Amino acid sequence: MADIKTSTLASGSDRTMADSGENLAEKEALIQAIELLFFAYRDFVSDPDAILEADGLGRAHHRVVHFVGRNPGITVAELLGILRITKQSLARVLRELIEQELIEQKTGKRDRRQRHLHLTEAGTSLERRLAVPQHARVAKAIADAGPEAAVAWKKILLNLVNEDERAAVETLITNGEVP
Amino acid sequence: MADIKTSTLASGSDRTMADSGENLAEKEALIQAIELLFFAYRDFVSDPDAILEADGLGRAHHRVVHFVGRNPGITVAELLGILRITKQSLARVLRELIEQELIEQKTGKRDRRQRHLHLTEAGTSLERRLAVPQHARVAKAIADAGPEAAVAWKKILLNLVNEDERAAVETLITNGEVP
DNA sequence: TTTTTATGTCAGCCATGTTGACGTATCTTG
DNA sequence: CAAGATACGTCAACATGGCTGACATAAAAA
Repeated sequence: MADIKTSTLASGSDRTMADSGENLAEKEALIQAIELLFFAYRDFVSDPDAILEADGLGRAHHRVVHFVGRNPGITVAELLGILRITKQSLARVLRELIEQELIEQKTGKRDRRQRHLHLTEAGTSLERRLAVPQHARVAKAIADAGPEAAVAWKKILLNLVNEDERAAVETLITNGEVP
Repeated sequence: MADIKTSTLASGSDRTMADSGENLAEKEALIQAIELLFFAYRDFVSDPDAILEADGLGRAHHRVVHFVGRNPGITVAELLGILRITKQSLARVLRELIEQELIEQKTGKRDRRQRHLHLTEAGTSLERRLAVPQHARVAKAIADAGPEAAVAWKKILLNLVNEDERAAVETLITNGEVP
């Protein structure tokens, strides 16, 4: 009899009760995963944040410098698509970066309305300085978790992205064209 | 001669040159992981954000409601330790939540200076509404990546946390006392 | 009794997001 | 070619959620 009860609980069939023990444990694990994501993300951005503060810049500038560095010649519209902020928000950040000669704009040859963005030398150097500690943190986190872990980790991260945007994110990060 | 050069590059030994092919591939993988974390986190918070907006609340309120719900009776000082914001920032958010009767304070019995925070019924209901889509997203992301993936995922996330705080984070998320 | 601690509060500043309106150059299309 | 659509920029006003500094109160601890 005890066997029947146990196997019923474990099998997951015939679940009319509010919560089985299994469900509770799953939910608990889920909450832990969510809280971990919160704490991990916080520390993940903390290294660049500290560097940026010394330069009088913010997280927003980091994001722009990162994606421009990674996609040289990206247009303003494409960058807006990645960052998902309004052009007015981007304009402010971009203006500061251009004033400080960290980013430069080149008028498009095929379409002269477009502005293609590039890092200057100083911009490249800033990008590197921001990347170093962040890369170190992530590389160590992955390495310490074992080599197979990286694959699973990426799979879950991609699954967290809205389903209809996963393909675009994938081509973007693999450095295909900006979708 | 060509062989010597190639094997030197591939073996990773004697690395006086700037970058080997292996290093480049690793770095590329690292950047992808970092960008994925950015996109994943953005969508991860988007569901609650949409709900909160309708209630005239923000992300900051969500965090408070979450951690109070998860740690009933938590004190203000403990909550500050988790959120890592100033008491003035927390006070503003907390005041609104108390005014809207989503959170209530109870004076400590052992130490009457302390305020122990609890969700009201309305607060609990809000917490659930915010949690539902977020739980669904994460649960599906993990499930679709295979059952072993969850372990790797948590391991890496914990490794991303500052080393000297990992123990505290672990006891916190496993619902031991608030460290 | 004095000092420290837990909490609250006022006032002002900053970074980064938002909406709405408008302007200009350039490409595209009827 | 003229008209409309597109890419980008800009001004103004506002919201959110951080921050610092200063000060207040009640209660615990020394």
